[in-house]
Amino acid sequence: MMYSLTDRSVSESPAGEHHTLESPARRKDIPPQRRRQILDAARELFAQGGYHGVTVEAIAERVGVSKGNIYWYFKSKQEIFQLLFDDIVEKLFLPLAGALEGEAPAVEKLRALARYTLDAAEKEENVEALHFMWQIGVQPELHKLLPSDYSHWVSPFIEHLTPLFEEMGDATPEGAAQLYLIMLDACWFVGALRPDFYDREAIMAAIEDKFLNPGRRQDA
Amino acid sequence: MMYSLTDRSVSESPAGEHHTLESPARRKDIPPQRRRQILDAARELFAQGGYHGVTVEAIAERVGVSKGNIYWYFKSKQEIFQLLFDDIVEKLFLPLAGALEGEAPAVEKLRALARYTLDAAEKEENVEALHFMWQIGVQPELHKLLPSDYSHWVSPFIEHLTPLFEEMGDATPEGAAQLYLIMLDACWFVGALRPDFYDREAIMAAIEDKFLNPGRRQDA
Amino acid sequence: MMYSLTDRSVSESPAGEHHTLESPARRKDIPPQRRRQILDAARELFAQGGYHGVTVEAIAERVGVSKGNIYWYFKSKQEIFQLLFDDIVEKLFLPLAGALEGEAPAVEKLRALARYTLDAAEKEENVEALHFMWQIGVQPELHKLLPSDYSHWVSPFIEHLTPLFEEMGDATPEGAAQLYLIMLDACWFVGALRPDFYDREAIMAAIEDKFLNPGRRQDA
Amino acid sequence: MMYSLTDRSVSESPAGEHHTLESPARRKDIPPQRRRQILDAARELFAQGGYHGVTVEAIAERVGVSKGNIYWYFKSKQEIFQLLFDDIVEKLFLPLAGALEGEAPAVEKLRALARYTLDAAEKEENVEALHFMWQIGVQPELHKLLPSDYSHWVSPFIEHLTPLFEEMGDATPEGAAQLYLIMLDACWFVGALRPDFYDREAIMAAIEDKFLNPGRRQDA
DNA sequence: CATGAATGAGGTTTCATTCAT
DNA sequence: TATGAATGAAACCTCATTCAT
Repeated sequence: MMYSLTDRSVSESPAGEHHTLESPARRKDIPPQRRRQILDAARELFAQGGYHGVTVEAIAERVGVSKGNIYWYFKSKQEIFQLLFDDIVEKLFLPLAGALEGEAPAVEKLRALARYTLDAAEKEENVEALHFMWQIGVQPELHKLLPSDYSHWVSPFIEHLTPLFEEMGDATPEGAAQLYLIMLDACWFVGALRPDFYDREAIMAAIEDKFLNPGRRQDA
Repeated sequence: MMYSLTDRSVSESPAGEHHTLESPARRKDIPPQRRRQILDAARELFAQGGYHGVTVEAIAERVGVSKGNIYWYFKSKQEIFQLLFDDIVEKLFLPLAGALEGEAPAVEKLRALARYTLDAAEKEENVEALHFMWQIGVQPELHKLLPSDYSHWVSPFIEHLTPLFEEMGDATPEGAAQLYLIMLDACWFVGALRPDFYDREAIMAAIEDKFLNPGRRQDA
Repeated sequence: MMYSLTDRSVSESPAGEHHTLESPARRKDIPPQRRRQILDAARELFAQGGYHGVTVEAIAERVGVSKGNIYWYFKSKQEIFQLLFDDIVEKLFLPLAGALEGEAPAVEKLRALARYTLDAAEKEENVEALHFMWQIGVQPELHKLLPSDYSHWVSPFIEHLTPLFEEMGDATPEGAAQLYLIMLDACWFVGALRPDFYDREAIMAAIEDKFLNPGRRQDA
Repeated sequence: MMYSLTDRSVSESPAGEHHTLESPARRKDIPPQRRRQILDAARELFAQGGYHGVTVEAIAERVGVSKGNIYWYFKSKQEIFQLLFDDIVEKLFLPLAGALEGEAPAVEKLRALARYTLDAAEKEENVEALHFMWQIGVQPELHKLLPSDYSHWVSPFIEHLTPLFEEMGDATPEGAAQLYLIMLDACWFVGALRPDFYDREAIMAAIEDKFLNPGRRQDA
């Protein structure tokens, strides 16, 4: 079975109802600006310290409100965490999946995927988000806190990539697909955590040379 | 400046004395069996839940001893964490660095590095260790708990790899070095966290094809 | 060197910042009522059981609040102890020192000192405070917990008293000064700990007769 | 009612049986040298840190034995404390009481009492013992741990002293008696805790001058 | 006698959460 | 909305005591 990559089914969580970022359950809606501030602060802190390493007090302090106030906007620390997760999936993962759809030739799709990934890794605003996601990827215990199945979001990609490498005449299409994904994944990681030895141009060139240069075999 | 990769300077920690795994402060040594049990249980749990997600009580329970007994063998939760870190660095990172030393040709060294990495990723016993290390990589806050500087162990590799790709006549040696490292790093990650879509042979074949096949350029 | 007896330098503690009784770090100020209750309860208990003999739980119980709530008002058990110490020094020791200043004749100063001391020993509210201070005087280990040097508060007195006895023409001024101080000290002790055999009038009469009766020598 | 000062009824404690210092219950008896070492170490430590401020581990460490071994010689920390109390009462308080018995004139008895007290305050070996006793005097909570009633040992003195001052023709015999006792008490305190401003000769001279010089009135 | 090991109660402190105002 | 205050569970750690060897 092959999942659609852009099918948005996060919200039908088995863990029960949880709200979108912008429309709280208990409130009218117009000035939920404070809501955003809290979520932003929480993302920053979670990215650095992990779920258990961050206290509600710390989030409140960073926003500049009282601890109690947090609970007017969100019903628990866990809910904040879930909302952030969903938000990031939507903003970061879904567009990425979009790069693979459409009618472009395989090499273009793969190139677009790489470009999108490397671009995202560099944007200041994404660094925290990526950090955040790695926390979750790395701590299976946290999956219990999440509204949707984490692996649900990663698995499908591999199935989409293999045919593309086949189409390109790659000698080892399945391995290439895995490696490609792993590599892009890791580029995010490295871009986020160790920007000092992350050189976008050099890496993109290497990717072009090693994965996206269909000519090299023809030259032989 | 280029660090030696096998220089074992972890123990000269700025955080002060901490003991090696086998010669604790309070124990003579003959049956350090219980000690091992505790460390093993702790590694398992830390790998799943992260430092803050694991309680000393949980560790004790898994070993089947009382909470207080843990403190007979270790002076704090943090000490356990540090000892595990050092142990893993020694058992996993140092041998990896060893693969790059000696007089073999560049391609052999790079192949050895990849083989060692992929092998390690598969060994059941390493999975937890890798999990554990990613926790730390991903939570900068935890670095404060560690006896030695975390980045100290990762940075030097990049400097060692570039000349090897140059020696191989690679078109983009620096980018290749970065990519190679990132990719192997990520193989560990994927092997540990998502063994379901980790196919060692396919990946190794792709690596051979894309990074270690010097012939393709000569053919052109 | 002779310290000024009323120089208030307690707060410039080497142990770092700690707040006065009335202006804590976390509290605005209006109803510091609970704060006072806690401090009062703590003083009572410390006076009976000593620092290590009293648990935070016990303090909370006596006030009728939860253990956790104590930590909303104070950051640690030790801080409570320090604040009590400072408070008592200010309320009990400093006024005592004040009795020795000014231009009155020696005999008046000494009499005032004795009166103040005996009065203080009788006031119900001071009993605990004196108890409290003796705990500290008697347990050198506790000095480490204190914000200022304990002996700093006692030593200077002796130097102030000797000249007064000289001025009175006492036959053994230095011994008298020591004895006088020791005696008053002990009056506090006895008044606090063994009120059953503490007779203020009898003692004051004896003090007048033995220390403050300059006429007896002139009669000779 | 007037207690006899030398009546040795400590051991008939209401708290139940407890053994003398030299003859343990569970052991033959010959080499209870280790017992002494433990008691000595305990006294030293208790004198500094109070009952609750000292751990059995600390006592064991100072003696150089294992914690468990302490429990071969004594059945509990409390028992050690009790034994030390009894020992000190016997060695320090009882001889003091002895000074008041016999047929000597009042002034000689009072002088002997003062001499004994001041001597005891100076002997190195008594400093800890006095420290120890003050701990107890100052922490009413500890009285519960003791085998006999603490006040039992102090109260009788006052009744013995008043007649002596009467016999001397003192103007305020009861006050004098109280003050005398208080003062000597405090001399111990000061001698033990603040030896720096304790000058035995000066104090003894002042005592002679103020309390024991019956001639001054005759001079008048 | 002596020790290393183990236990469990209890100590200090933290923290998610609630609630009155 | 927002806060200060309060709670109670649970976290880390200590320590008196026991026990097998």
